[in-house]
Amino acid sequence: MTPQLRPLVPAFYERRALDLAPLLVGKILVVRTEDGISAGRIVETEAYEGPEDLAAHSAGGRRTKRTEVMYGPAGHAYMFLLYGTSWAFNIVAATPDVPHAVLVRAVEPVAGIDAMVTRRGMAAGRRELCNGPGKLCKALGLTGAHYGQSLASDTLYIAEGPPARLGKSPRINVDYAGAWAKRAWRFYERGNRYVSVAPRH
DNA sequence: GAATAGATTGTCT
DNA sequence: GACAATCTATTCT
Repeated sequence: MTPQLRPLVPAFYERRALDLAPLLVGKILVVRTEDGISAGRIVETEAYEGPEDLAAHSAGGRRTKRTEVMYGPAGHAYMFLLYGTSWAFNIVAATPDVPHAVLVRAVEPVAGIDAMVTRRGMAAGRRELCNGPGKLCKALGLTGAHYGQSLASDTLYIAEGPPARLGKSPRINVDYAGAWAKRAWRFYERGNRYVSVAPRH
């Protein structure tokens, strides 16, 4: 199963987050760092659609230094720090001035696993290697330095991958968003053991 | 396996 | 000064 490691065209990302999120499940995320190339197959995503979506950082049209990249063109990386310790990786969707983004919550290790294991400081073969937003960033070497970086770059891109059988559920840890938290805007590959939170189908 | 609490820092009010 | 789209170790059943 050698996937075609060719970046998706920029136009691929120019759709609303709710449409883009399910399409990204099954794709291959490739990151090149000084340690070499690491790649993971995306198995879990969430859609965030500001300004209406109260769970999004761009809720209510909030536009700050942190959310600025979401108001730009699609196909760029939106990185943010969680709880002081974890970075999260998002893909900007839609068109300029429409602050949509897709959060990548989990990937399945595909290549460069040695480098991932080193960065994570744990034994290989553990499903905990990158089954969460912060974990996959650490495993792939993604940090705030990647903020705003284009996915049409040779150090960071997403390529076509084997299709996935999709499931969906409400998003994780956005209880503060009221009715928006109940929407099934989280997408994952059914049966994949690298999905962060086991779906209760 | 499930539940709980502490960690730790950039960004915003 | 408070908070956050989380992670980890610890403490239970």
